[in-house]
Amino acid sequence: MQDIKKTGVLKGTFIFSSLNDAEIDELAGLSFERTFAANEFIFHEGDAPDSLYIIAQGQVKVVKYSSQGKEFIVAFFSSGEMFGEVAVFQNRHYPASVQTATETRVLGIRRRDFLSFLADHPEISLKIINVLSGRLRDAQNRLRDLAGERVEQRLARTMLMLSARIGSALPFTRQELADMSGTTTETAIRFMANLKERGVIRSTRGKIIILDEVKLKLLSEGPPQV
Amino acid sequence: MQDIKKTGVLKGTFIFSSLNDAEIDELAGLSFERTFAANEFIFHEGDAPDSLYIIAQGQVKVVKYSSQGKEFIVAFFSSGEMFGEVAVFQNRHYPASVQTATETRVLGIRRRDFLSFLADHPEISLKIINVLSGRLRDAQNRLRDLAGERVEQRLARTMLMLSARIGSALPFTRQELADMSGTTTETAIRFMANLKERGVIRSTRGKIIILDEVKLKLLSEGPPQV
DNA sequence: CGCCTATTTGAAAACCGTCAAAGTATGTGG
DNA sequence: CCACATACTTTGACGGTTTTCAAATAGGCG
Repeated sequence: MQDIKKTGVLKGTFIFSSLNDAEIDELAGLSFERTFAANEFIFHEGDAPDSLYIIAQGQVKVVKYSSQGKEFIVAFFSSGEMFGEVAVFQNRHYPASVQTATETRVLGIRRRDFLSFLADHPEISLKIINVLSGRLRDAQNRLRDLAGERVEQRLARTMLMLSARIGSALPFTRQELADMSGTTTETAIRFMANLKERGVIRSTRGKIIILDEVKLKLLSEGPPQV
Repeated sequence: MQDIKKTGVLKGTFIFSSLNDAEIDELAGLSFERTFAANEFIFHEGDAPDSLYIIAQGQVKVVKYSSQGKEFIVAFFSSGEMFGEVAVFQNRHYPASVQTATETRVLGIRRRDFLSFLADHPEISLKIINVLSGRLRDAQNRLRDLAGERVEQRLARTMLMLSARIGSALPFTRQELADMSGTTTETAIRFMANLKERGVIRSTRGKIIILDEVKLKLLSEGPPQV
């Protein structure tokens, strides 16, 4: 019964969707299941690279902390997405911590098991290269934003990036948005209040709904060139 | 004669060093050679993903521009390193521009040629996954720094990262250092003047030499916790 | 020697973070 | 069902870090 569920989860991922039933079964056999409550840590930055994980249900945030303890959200992942893979492939400690946002069920696959599976299924490598390429592209865009854009543009871009992935209803608090954009809660609030006045967004506690994506896009481009 | 050189270049890369002579020859046959003067662009952000490149000789910088035209240096690469691969694997436009820093000779491999070579040599995929993982790790560290650290720490960390890769003599101007750290030339100069006074670095025009890496590391950790 | 680029310095101001305090949803336990 | 705790949101004032602008100096290459 559990195995049936596992195979369904694996089939639903971008990376493994191309495998046939026998291969999915094999992979499911290698995996183990774990469940976490909301706000639990699945692993911490610096831990040994034991396993990589695939989200069966729920959401997690990937976080790093500055030298002063300020949190920065590197990424948000939900069902069907993989995390912890960078550490596994390089056999080095995890580069970030992963914390659940809601109650979350994950499939874990141990490092050695996954690497040997990968050796037998080279087409999966190409999928992984694709996923990593996309993440690198995102990371470089965010680097450029953090280095060169003002807070307003960064916040607008963060919201646009999120809405492109999960739709116009963003289930995030202002603090989370700030932690993704490299600013503070207060600054995020001030900016959001501004957007609300102008009818660009609507919001309730812990949720932001984008009403006018066009205006938001204009804002993300910066002030009209002088 | 040219082909001999090509094979030597390919053998000298992390990614292809494990191939045997016949395989190297095959790959060399697929590649083409191009030479650029200093400060020429090899491709621009947004160009179609024609080829990926390997540096035979010279150095390049990977740059992106903010909405206000400010330059941000995503990475520096030198002999034996690969660039343009993200676009090739995803078959999407290049995510950044690449400009030579010195006179540079590169080997290019066309997208289709490389993908078919990769299909026949799955072990290379694992190497590429390793390279991409490392770059992702770096990018995430820099994101955390840009989001959470002060300019002084960012500059110190940039210098430490560079010195770990290329040694304690850094062939960069203050402007380049600023463009890697997400700050301005003037701010970088002020900080460097400070470091010079304290004997942490020595510098001539366009070059910085780290004298006291321990002090620099302390600085990169931020002010002593109060 | 002259030009171009890199480095330097100073002053003013903008942006944004910090601190403090209060109001407002949401859920929990009694 | 209400009271309370908790977390999220809001607002204001202040100040510091960093950018911006301007102008001058100095190093290296042709």
